[in-house]
This record gives sequence, C-alpha cells and structure tokens, in this order.
Amino acid sequence: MSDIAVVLPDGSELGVPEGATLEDVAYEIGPGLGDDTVAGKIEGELVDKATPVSDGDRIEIVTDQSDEYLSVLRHSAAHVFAQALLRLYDDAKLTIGPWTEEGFYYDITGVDLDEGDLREIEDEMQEIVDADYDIERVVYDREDAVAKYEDDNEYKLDILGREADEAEVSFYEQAEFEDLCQGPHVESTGEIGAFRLLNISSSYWRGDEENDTLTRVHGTAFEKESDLEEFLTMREEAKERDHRKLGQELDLFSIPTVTGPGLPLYHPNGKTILKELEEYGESMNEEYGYDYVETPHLFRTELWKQSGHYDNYVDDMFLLDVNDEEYGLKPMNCPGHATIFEQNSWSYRDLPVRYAENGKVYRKEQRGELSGLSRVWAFTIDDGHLFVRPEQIESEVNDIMAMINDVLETFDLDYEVALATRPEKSVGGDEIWEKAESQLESVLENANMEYELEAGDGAFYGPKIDFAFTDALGRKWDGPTVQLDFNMPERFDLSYTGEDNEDHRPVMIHRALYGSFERFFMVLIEHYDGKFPLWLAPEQVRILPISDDELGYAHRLKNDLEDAEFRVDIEDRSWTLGRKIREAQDDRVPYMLVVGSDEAEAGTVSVRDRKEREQQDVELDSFIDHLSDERAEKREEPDFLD
RNA sequence: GCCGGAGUAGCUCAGCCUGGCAGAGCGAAUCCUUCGUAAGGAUUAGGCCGAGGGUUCAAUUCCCUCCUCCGGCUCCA
Repeated sequence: MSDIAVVLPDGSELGVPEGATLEDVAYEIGPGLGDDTVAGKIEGELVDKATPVSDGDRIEIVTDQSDEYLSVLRHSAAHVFAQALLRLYDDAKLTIGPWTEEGFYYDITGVDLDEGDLREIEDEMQEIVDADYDIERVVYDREDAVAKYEDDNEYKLDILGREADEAEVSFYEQAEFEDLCQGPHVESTGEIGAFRLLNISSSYWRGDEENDTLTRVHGTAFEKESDLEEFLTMREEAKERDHRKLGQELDLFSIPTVTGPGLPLYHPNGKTILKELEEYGESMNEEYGYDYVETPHLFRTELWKQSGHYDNYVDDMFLLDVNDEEYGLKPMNCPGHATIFEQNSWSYRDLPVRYAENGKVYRKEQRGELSGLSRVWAFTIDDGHLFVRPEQIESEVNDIMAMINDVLETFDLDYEVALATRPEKSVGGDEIWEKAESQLESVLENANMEYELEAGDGAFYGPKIDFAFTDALGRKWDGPTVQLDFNMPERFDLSYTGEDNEDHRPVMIHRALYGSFERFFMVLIEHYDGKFPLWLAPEQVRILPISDDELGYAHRLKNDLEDAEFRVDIEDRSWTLGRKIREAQDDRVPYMLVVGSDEAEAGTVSVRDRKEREQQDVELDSFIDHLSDERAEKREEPDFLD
C-alpha cells in the first residue's frame, strides 16, 4: 500500500507509505542499509534520518561510508565542544555551531577564551568522546523549547522565532547536554575519532555587525587520527607557502607601513615574474588582434558620473580635489577605453575593435580586508575591452574563452565556469539585461560548457562569465572573467555606421585573462611554493665556482648564458660549496652550475637542479639548448636531468 | 568598517606581568679559509623598542589616542 514515491540516486522510484522517514526508506531498500543509516539527503540537503519524505523527493541515504558522513561527524564534534565548554564555563552561552568545509565552528558568548583554554577544552572533549555517550534526537513542542531558553538565551529564542517555527522542534542530547538543533548527528560521541580546536576569532550574530559580537571557536574532526594529522600537515604546508612569507624570503615584494596599506612595492625579483606574465598576456593579445592603449590613473569625476561608477561605486573610490574640481583615481579601465573609442567615427567594417591595457586601478577596500597581495588598494588588471557588432558577440566570447583556457592550462590550473547575472545595484533597463544574460547563456550552451548559475553576482553594467580555478593546495580562486555590456555604450553614446548607412550601437565586452596581476601572482607564489617554472624564475641559473680560481671561467659561462637571454648570477662569496648549494636551494633557483678545476679544464659544467639531481661533464651548448626549449614551452619543472 | 591578538636590529624572536644602561640567532661588513653537491672560523657595525600624549625622580615596560600587521565577520579582483 505505497501511497508516495521517492527518487533514488540511480533515478529509480521507490514506493513508501505516507509519513515514512528517510530511515524507513533505507530499511525499505534493505535491512543492512537501514541499520547503517546515519542521515540522509532530500533534494541535495543533508538532513536527519528521522525526516519524513514527501512524494517525488529525490533522496539519498548517508551511511558512515558516504562523503557526507564527515560533515555529520563534524557537526557532532561541534556539540562535543559545546558540551565540554558548558562543563568548564558556567556562564558560556551557545548560539550556532555548524559544520564547514574544513571542520566546524561554534559561536559562543559569555566567555573570554585564549588559546591555552582551548587545550583544556580539548581535554574535556576527549573525556566526552571516551565516554561514548549516545546521541539522541528528541522532539519537543515549541512552547517547551521556548521555555528552556526563555531565561538565558536570546539567540536560541531568535532561532526558534525564525527558522525553527514548526509546532515541534528537535533537540539533540548526549549525557547532561542538550542543544536545539536540526541535526543530523552521529549515534554516539565515540564515533569522533580525532579532533582539534584550531583558533579563536570573532563574528556577529547572524553575520550582521549591528548585532552582538560573538566568540567563534574553529575546530575540525575526522574519523581517524591519521586523517587529522594529514589535515594539520596541509595547514602547515599552506602556512609555509604563504605568499607574504615567501614574498619576503624571495625578495619579491613588500608592503611597508610608510607607503600606506594595500599599496605593494614590487622588488626586482617580483617584477621579473610580473614582466613575464605581462609579456605572455601581450603575446596572446597580439595573436588575437588586440591593440594596446594607455590611460592615466586619474580622471575628472565627470567621466565616472557618465559611466555610472560614481553612482554605483563612489564609496570605494579615491577622490581628490584639484583646483576646486573633483577628480577620482580610476577603479576600472573601461570608461577610459570607451572614451578612446568615442574619439573616432567607425564603420561596421572596423569592428570588432579590441583595446588592451595593463591598467592600474584603485579601489578603497575596507581596511580589515587588506591582506598581502590578495586584497590591495592598487592593482593592475590585464584589461581588454572589445567593441563589437551584436552578431559578433558569440565568436568574440568564444575566442576569449579559448585564450583563458590557454592561460589556465599553462599554469596547470583546473577551472570551473559560472554565469553571474544582474546584481541588485545596476544600471540599464530590464530588456538590455535579459538580452545580455541570454546571449552569454547561449554562448556557453553552444560551446557545450558546463557552468553554474551565480544569480546576482554580475557587474553593475552587465552579466559575466567567471572562471574559478583550483591551485595545488586545492583552494579555489576567482581570476579570468568575460563581461557583456550593453550599458556602457549607451552611456557613452557609442556608435558605428552600418552597411545601411545608419548609426548603430556597438556592444562592449570586458575581459581579463589573469584578473588582477596581484591576485594571480599571489596565487602562483603559493601554487608553486615559490618554485617557479624556468620561464618565470627571477634567477634561472646560478653558477657556483668551487674556488676563486674558477671565477674567470664562471664569467665566461655567464656571458654565454646571457647571450641566450637567461637570467644568471655567480655565487662569488667565499663559502664552501655545500653552503652555496644550500643558499641556491633556499632561493629555489631552478638550475645550479657547479664549476671547479675539472670543468674549467674540460670546458664543461656540472648541472644540479633544485630537485637535488646532478650530472657532471655536461656540454654548455646542450644545456643551453635544453633550457631554451624548457623556457619556450613554459614547462613547470626543471627537466634537464630527467 | 566591526571584534580579538600583535608591533623591539634587514629577518625570526626574548625582555614587558613585577619601571632602573637594549638582548640572542640568522643576515650584513671586514679578515682568515679556497673548500666537489644542503650551513667553515673570527671580529665589527647595526635600535626614536610603530607614532603621539599621560603617570613617574625614571617608561621598551603602566595608562590613553592614533597608525600598521595578523586571525575572523561583512565585502570583493
């Protein structure tokens, strides 16, 4: 007597009685599965196994073998933390404690914790885990739940007033501890194999700075100790690779206090890498028919009023008063480029017109956001603006996507694509927006690209396709972008003469391959751990003479390498060879050439790479030939000694 | 911008709680050593103790304000 049906992950339907829970469904599939059920998913959302299913729901059963099990376990770890906290601190008050991608956090208040306290709480948590308390879901009437919190926890009451607004609400209980919670949770505290409290920071109730400040304790948990160890090692690795640390060690850039916040200085090593990135972008722009233009950093605010930036962006702009007139540092390059376009009259035959500029822009980000090169006040966009006829949109966007694909492949970065649509604050009419959004959508469809929809994430002047890539540590970053813009051409009254001898409005496409050089550089530093591919390495070869007797030979080698346009230095300090190698290794120089009396006599070099491999009696010519190929092909690792 | 933590030599950090001559390691300079695949030795220099104000006989140390950085929140390329 099945009266409803649910859809299983394989697409098949299963009939179950009305009112059946996920656990019932699992038992229906098989008793073994029923016994193993920890939680479930309804329409992709992780919920408790006691949740009733509705007709037509797409459901999934979560067991301790599922990927989602870890989230459930971490959610329970958050409860164990809360229980330990309440045991140790009478005044502690709980708010919310969800799982996250990396672990869990619990926002609390009424206590003042420092790192040392975390170790104590961990000890108490361990006792709770060792005691292996059963975790039970208990359903209360709403009034009873309200009564529990009425006296002392306005946050839980707020939750009861908003999200948990049904007649019955669920609590999870373990020993003396109970917490209003939707779940799901594991069955007993003993299932939490390994956990660690990571840091203390702060947050606001419901993420709103108008609300109370809460203390947020981050932690993580795993089934096995070894998984925790691996996680902590990765965290250490990320810390070791921090671009702010490497930037200093490798002498790439600095952001001294005296120059102001978020205003980085690039040292010769850093600029060398940026220059290679610029040249690579330029070669690509050349290939795809872009013309370089250049615009100043400062414009009358008249321009920003015309473009709409003044209305939409003025809070983030640096404004200055010059002879009683208001000027603004440019937050974007597009108005300048649109103005250049405006200076000529154009035929339909001239389009597409493609302008490129590595343009420095200035955005007054919130002070607390600034961080190394990842968030700065001054950054450079490898900007491109295309002025195209409407029927050229698709092929131009396709070309740009091909360029972006090339760039990301060069750095061995996988990526995902998202379509970002009209934001709340925007310029232009509904019709224009709908047209732009559907055009981008059809370009993606026609190119057979998989993409996600990011509603409301577009630029204020048009929708965009964003490319999010993943670095070597598995972290996701925003980078390249293509934006379709029917608005800026209106605002600047841009036109071209068509075949029909009438004026027509061009469409503007904004695009960036790297996004910002600063952010992309930062990601590369961490992605490569400072071990840049040969083509990017600030110092590509270091010559290590064994004694001063070989200095003359070393200089001849250096000249030959420099003739082939390599960046070469000689280590001429009076150090032992071991010391010279150590320093070169620390500086992550791809290749070291060790030269002693043997090499000087034979006219050869001894090659060592930063992967700690070596080979003697190498002819310089064959080394240079190899390096030239390695550089030209932008290969990732030194491979002469492969 | 908001909450919390921190700013001492070029770098990493000790000293601060309990006020009384500013410390170490690394790096740098000089000298010795001329070395065969991840740290040779000695000597010397180097400081507005983030900035300003206050308390005190005396402030790197205690108090206040500001600046900058770090971890988060919110925002974003």
